[in-house]
Parts: sequence; C-alpha cells; structure tokens
Amino acid sequence: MDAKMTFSAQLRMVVDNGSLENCPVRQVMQGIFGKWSTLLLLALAEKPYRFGELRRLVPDISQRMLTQTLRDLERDGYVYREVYPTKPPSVEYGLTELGYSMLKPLTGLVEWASGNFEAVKEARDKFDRAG
Amino acid sequence: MDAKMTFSAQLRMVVDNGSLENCPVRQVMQGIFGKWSTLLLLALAEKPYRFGELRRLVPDISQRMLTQTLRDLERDGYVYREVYPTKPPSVEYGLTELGYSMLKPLTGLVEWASGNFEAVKEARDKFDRAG
DNA sequence: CAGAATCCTCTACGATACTG
DNA sequence: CAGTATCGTAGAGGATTCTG
Repeated sequence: MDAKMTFSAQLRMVVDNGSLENCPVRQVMQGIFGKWSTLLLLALAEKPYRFGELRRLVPDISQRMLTQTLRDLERDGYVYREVYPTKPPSVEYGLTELGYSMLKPLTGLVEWASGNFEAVKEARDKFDRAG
Repeated sequence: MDAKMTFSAQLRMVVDNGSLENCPVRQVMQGIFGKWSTLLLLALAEKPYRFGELRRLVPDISQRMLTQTLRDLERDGYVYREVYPTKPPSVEYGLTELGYSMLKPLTGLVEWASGNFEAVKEARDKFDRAG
C-alpha cells in the first residue's frame, strides 16, 4: 500500500467498500481498539508470557476478558498460542511477525498519547468549564 | 516524552497510574478509538467541512452520533467548531493543531490496516476453519 | 441547516462459580 | 494452571421526532 496516499484516498478506503460493516480497514481497526487489546500487545511486545503472568501484569483485567482478548488477537494473527503438555498445563502467548509489524504504528499512537495527555486534559477541562 | 522508551516502560505508563480508570494514556486512546472518531478525523484532515457535508461524506453515520462524536473530538481539543450567523445557520468543523499532531500517528495505523487487512482476513479464516 | 430530546437495542465487559 | 459456563449490567450506538 502506498504510504503517500492522500487523506481523501485514505478516507475512501475506510468509507467505501460497500457498507461500513464490510469495510476491511474498519474491521482491522476494531480488532485493535478494544479495551484490553493494546495493553496486552504492549505486554507481549517485551517477551512471551504465560496466562497467569499476564493476569499479574494487568491486574484489573477479568479472567474472562483476558481469555477472550487473547483469543481475538490470536484469531487476527497478532498472537500465537503455544500449549506445553505439563501437569498442570502451561500456555505461552507471544507476538507473531504480523503482531510485531502492527505494533510499530500502534506504538506511535501510544507514544503520542503519553506525550500529549496533558494537552488533552487541559482541552477537556476548558471545554467543561465553558459549559 | 522520550520516543525511545522501552515497551515495558510504555506498558507501565498504561497499566500504572493507580486504577486503570484514571490512566491518562488510556483516556486519550479511548477518545480516538470510537466507532466514528477515526473516520471523522480523516475527513477533516483534508479540509474543514460543515455538518451536512460530513453527513454526506460518511453516509451511514446517524445524526445523533455525528453530533456527539464531533462534540467529543472538540472537547478533547482535536477539532474546532466555528458558527457562522447566517440564516439558516452554518457550522464549520476543522482540525486544530493538536488534531493534526495526533492524526500523524493515527494515520500510520490506518495505513498499516490498509496494507495488511488481507493478512488479517486470512488469519481469521484459518482460525475459524480450524474450529 | 444544524442540532436537541426521547426511546430502544445490542454487545462489550464484569462477577461468580465450576473443571480437566 | 488455564481455562469454560452462566448470568447480569452499563454504555455505545441507532431510529425517530421535534425545533430555533
């Protein structure tokens, strides 16, 4: 894909393709924008982790959402799942090549948010004060 | 913010800060990841538009969500809102400096999605076939 | 034209309990 | 240890109607 495409060309990529429900770009974005997806991808970017380790790394995720988000990330090809037949079983999760590839632009956004959240907060406060 | 921070440092930025509800980085990301936010930001990146023009550009957005999403983007400081006292009134929306600044990393993600949605689709199909 | 108000649906997410 | 299964809730989003 041409990295120099114009904004309007990008907009068309996202708006068109029939109905929005079927737009592939939107479908990909939806998979990344869940409440826990970014967090887990960042965690796995460091090194592979086991299920229980991820729970401890992200303390307020529920067990249900950890399972489900990992499944979704695995389904989209960002994360692999490796089961070791020990007793009790241990399962390792890690990023795939596609996952690392996607993480680069995602990290750009995280870094922007880290560097600019104060400006956003100020804008919010100002907007709320203006009533 | 140091652009060279490690992934674990980024993770801590997102995980820590007390409870996740209060994490400023997450709050910023949430504002960008809505169903319509990215679409509207891309549209406004080209040039300022009026309310009705945006409706036509993004046909399947409901009037309610267009209003609300524009309000949210304005509140976070990404979008300005300019009212012209004509009859009937016309309202122009456009990106602020902060909006353009944020759009750069966001565009990186959109371009990644545009270039890789087929790989994601293949991963999904393979996963679903495996049952 | 650019919205506000109202009502409704759907699903993402959480809490809890149970299992190979 | 690494999950399933079930139930319940809050909020995002949609459809419709009304207005300065």
